Amino acid sequence: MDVFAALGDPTRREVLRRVAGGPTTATELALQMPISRQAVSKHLSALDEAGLVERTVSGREVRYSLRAEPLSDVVGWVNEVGNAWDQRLAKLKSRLDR
Amino acid sequence: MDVFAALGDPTRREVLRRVAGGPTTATELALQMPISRQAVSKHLSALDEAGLVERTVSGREVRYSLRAEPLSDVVGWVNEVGNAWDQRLAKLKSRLDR
DNA sequence: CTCCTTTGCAACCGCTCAGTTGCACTAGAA
DNA sequence: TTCTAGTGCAACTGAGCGGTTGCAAAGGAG
Repeated sequence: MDVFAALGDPTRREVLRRVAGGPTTATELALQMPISRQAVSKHLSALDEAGLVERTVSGREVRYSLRAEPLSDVVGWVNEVGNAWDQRLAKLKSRLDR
Repeated sequence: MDVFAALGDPTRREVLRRVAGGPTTATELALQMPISRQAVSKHLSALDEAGLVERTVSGREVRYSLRAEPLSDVVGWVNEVGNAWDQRLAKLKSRLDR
């Protein structure tokens, strides 16, 4: 699953937000949220696949922490599209000025 | 459909990217892409619902143009999560320095 | 008016996805 | 070793989504 798709689900964004508050486990997150541990685990797997989260096995528990790098890809894409649009507006404006 | 979900689908991102290159219609886009006009139209409806696109009826054709404002929400959310993480790292670092 | 083009609406199909439940496995505690 | 807590795996369900097809409606061109 790519980064955009991973951020597409609201619950998954909430999970990522909580992970950003500090490394946690699926069980801990499930206690704070109205879904089962398995559901949280699936979301964490998706986030892991997207590279947004890092697994750290510590004994019998798995701790997840944020990996912020892929988020810059999102900002990059948004800027790309936004800039294309702005440049188009600028061109249109200069044409109108002539 | 919210902005994140709207950007979740690759085809829809491609549609938005092309719209950013200049206002177009569903029919024009369908000619450049390997999907039907109806599929493009559905994507444009989703983008419209997310506020990412503006409908302009001109006679019997409907022209879509980019609305970049909601994109700032995306960047805002990403920064929010990223900053929370960075601050946590900074706190951790200062604690280690002490 | 007549024909063609562009669009919208609705039904349908296939697939993916979010979520739950049940079970097996493993590592730490007593 | 025995019990318990934390995960993972697999199957299942329901719903939503991407995409197609068919048809009706409405505006422009002749």
